[in-house]
Amino acid sequence: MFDQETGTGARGKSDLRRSYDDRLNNILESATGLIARVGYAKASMRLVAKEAGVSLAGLYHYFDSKEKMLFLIQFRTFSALVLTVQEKLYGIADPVEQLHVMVRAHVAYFAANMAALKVCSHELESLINSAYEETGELRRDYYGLLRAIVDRILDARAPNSKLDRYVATMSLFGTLNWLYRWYDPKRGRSPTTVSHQIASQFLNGVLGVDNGSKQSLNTE
Amino acid sequence: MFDQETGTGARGKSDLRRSYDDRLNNILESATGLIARVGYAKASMRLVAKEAGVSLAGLYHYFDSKEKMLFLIQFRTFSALVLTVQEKLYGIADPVEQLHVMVRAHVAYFAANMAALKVCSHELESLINSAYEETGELRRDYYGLLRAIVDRILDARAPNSKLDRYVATMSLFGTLNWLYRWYDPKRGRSPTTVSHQIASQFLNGVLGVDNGSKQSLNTE
DNA sequence: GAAAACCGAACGTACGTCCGATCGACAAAA
DNA sequence: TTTTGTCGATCGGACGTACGTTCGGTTTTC
Repeated sequence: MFDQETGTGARGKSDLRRSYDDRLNNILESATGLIARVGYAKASMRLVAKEAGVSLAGLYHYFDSKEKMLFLIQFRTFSALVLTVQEKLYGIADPVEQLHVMVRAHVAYFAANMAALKVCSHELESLINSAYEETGELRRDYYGLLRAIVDRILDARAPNSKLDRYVATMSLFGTLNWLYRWYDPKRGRSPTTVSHQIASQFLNGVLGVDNGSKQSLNTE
Repeated sequence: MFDQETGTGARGKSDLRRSYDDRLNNILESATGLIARVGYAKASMRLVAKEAGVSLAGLYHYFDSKEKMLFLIQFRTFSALVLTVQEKLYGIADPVEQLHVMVRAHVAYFAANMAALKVCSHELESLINSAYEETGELRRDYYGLLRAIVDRILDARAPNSKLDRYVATMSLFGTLNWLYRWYDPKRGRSPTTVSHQIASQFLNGVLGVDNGSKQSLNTE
């Protein structure tokens, strides 16, 4: 079940493939925007069809159910996000810089794909059973990336900290996944500025925290 | 429009009123649990009726549409949250302690009302137009509470900070509103522990941050 | 001319809401 | 004390609509 093409595999006979893929991407993009705007449940296939300029029946040439459409959107978005972050992380050794890079990459990806990331953040539970678990793998990968960075930072700079690293990691995820509710890069704040502040706050937060090995509120 | 009783006004003729209110609370509680579990769109009135032990038509004796039902849930939950926080804040002068108190109150309220807060966090946009704006007033109140605390903290302890206070406040809201995705107080971590770490991280985050007036990463 | 892309129209279902009737408690009238 | 009347609470059943999906056929592409 749920073995429909996800678009991440390479494939030959490129000419026919090209136009099919282009059209699919096109439709998925329209659907993504619509779902981000009105929510998955209220984004009827009829509306998706209208938005994409296809007939209702024509949609089913590209995926065989509404849920698989959502799955495709989430799977592709999440795969691309994980990939982008991994690429940007490549070759960076300092864990503190890794954190900055990962947060910056996430915020930048959000700024460039607001609708898609909103759908990923907000419509997680609209996927049921097998589809939910399949994207869950990617989410765990993403969590693992951030958690590993947090571990390296704390091991290196606050090894005796009593800080709960799961809580710390999740608190940052909360900040990042909530972006879609308030942050609009078109309204003044640049992604770089915002990501820098988020990463800095987090770093000082976990390093300066009252964790048993020291105490630091050196303000005045 | 949307002037249906919200349950916050006092009222006489208590005996008849009592049983009506009790039943309403009962139904709303069932509905809240169901919506938290399956989402607003998939929580059909038929399911709500079954869950609450009422007939489908009987539901409409207590609210005149599905949306008003959701509005009641959100309005009551949010009102109670704002009230609780304001009460706990009363008489506390030190802004740093105010922050701890507010975060602790929020997490405690979440732990005691997980379904209701999930519905408030997740189904915000399921309310349209007038209803959305009416709860928006409460959300702005709540933002104002936290923002004022952040302002007092920064004015007192880092007045020259270049920190974007809106971003700082929203990053904390993100952490708090994302709780429903991962935090289960029944699984080990106490609300006190979690809220303490969240508040401490945030405090050290905004006070220790590289903001032009100082720099502090005093770890080894 | 085969295969892929696309479509109009329909099917069955599930939804939110409403109508008319019944039930039950309780107070005024007998 | 019984009867009657009122009104809130509750219900079965229906109405109209919108949904996801499918079928059979047409158009387009190479």
